[in-house]
Amino acid sequence: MTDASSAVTEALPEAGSKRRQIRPKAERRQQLIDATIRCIAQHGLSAVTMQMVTREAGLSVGIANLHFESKDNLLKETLRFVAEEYHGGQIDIMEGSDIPDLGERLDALLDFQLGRGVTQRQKMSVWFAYYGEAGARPVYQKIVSTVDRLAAQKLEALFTDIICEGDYRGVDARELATGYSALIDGLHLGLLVTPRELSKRRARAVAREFLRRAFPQHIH
Amino acid sequence: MTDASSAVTEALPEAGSKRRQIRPKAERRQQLIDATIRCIAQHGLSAVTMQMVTREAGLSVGIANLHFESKDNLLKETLRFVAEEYHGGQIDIMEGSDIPDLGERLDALLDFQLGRGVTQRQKMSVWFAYYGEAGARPVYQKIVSTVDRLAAQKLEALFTDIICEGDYRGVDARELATGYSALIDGLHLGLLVTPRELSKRRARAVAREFLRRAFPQHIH
DNA sequence: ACCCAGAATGAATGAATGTTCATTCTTGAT
DNA sequence: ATCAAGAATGAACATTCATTCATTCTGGGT
Repeated sequence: MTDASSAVTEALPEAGSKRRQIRPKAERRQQLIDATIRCIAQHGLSAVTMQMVTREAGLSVGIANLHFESKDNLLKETLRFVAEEYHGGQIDIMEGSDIPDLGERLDALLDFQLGRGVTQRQKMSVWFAYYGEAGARPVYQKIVSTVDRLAAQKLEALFTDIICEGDYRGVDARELATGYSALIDGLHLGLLVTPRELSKRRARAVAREFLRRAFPQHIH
Repeated sequence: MTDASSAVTEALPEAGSKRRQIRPKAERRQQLIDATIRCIAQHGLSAVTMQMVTREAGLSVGIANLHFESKDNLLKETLRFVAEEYHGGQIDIMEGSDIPDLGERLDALLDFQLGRGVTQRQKMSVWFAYYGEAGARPVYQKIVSTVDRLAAQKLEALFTDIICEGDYRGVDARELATGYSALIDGLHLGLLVTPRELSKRRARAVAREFLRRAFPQHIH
């Protein structure tokens, strides 16, 4: 009974409950990173403050410096999380043997890169907020470069397999992979900055057309 | 004589000369915008301060609020300048009748978009710094959208002409223009964030390959 | 039932920054 | 030579923000 009632009050952590909760370190870190992502997406990287982030997370201001040493570090770790999530998702699909057909695997990749709902848009905002600062902050460059390189290698390997399977001539896997990655990035930009001009549907059609032009036998 | 000597002391405005200079409004505005561009490229948009910009311009802090009402406005006008310069340059080439051959005009466009030296890199930094904030700032979206739309129309028109001239089949000018624009944006991103992975030479090769695949008769 | 390690809090602090404005200086007209 | 219009200056001000830390509170172990 007493357990049940306390469980009820704790079932709505965001609501009127002002009771202090003690949670493991890893959980709080993730909670703060998630709040940071939402804040960046909504207010922009340059407008994010510690008060804003901790309030969004439903915690006090001091806690951010308890789990991350500084604001700089929190932003760095947030970028690392987003970068690893995005590239990790791509890599899982590309090297995933659960999709044996290479054409279908390409389709799945495209779905992952240009699919999803609002969540994806939030991640996109974060992504480009950091890109914007990357020119002046080597730390950001390094984090992105590291995961980016691995994804690029996997993509090149996939393209190589497809070229081999389809016996395509005059096609350089490396060059094509660079082009496809750039195209996807550019489409993300378009979706973010000019959503009125570029719908998600059209973005997918454009990317698909790029692939179809290169691998006509694999993309229906 | 006296004119000449005074001209000498004024010939080095940045040097030891601490003499106060009065200049027309338009000139000071441009001077401040140029300084802002350099500051954003070097320190990142979120680190730019008014003191930094005015010091870079060799002027006092008060002058920024004299010619622009606020920091927000200075940043807005800087974005507008960069956007108009970049898109204006593209449009000049695309509708320029001084290059009658359509294939050569495409080449000139590509050269403009991926050519140039350090200056271009500075502009790129600024460009993406604003993109990063655009998700949260409708004002930026609007400025970019306006010039972007016009450039997109001109590109589509150019592609339509080329398709007609080359009698290419199964090619949609609008879709191709969207793809090409996105590809260029993505390559810019790559050059900015992972310059080690993507050289300017390779970026041009990738873009050229995209065009060659679509318009084989026009790109050598 | 009691205790204490350490998680969580938030008022206080000091540094940084955008903006103001009284004052100084320049230039062209008279 | 004198003057007024307004361009330019930068010290001062008010605000905002990251960070600190003394204090409070929690939950598992005994």
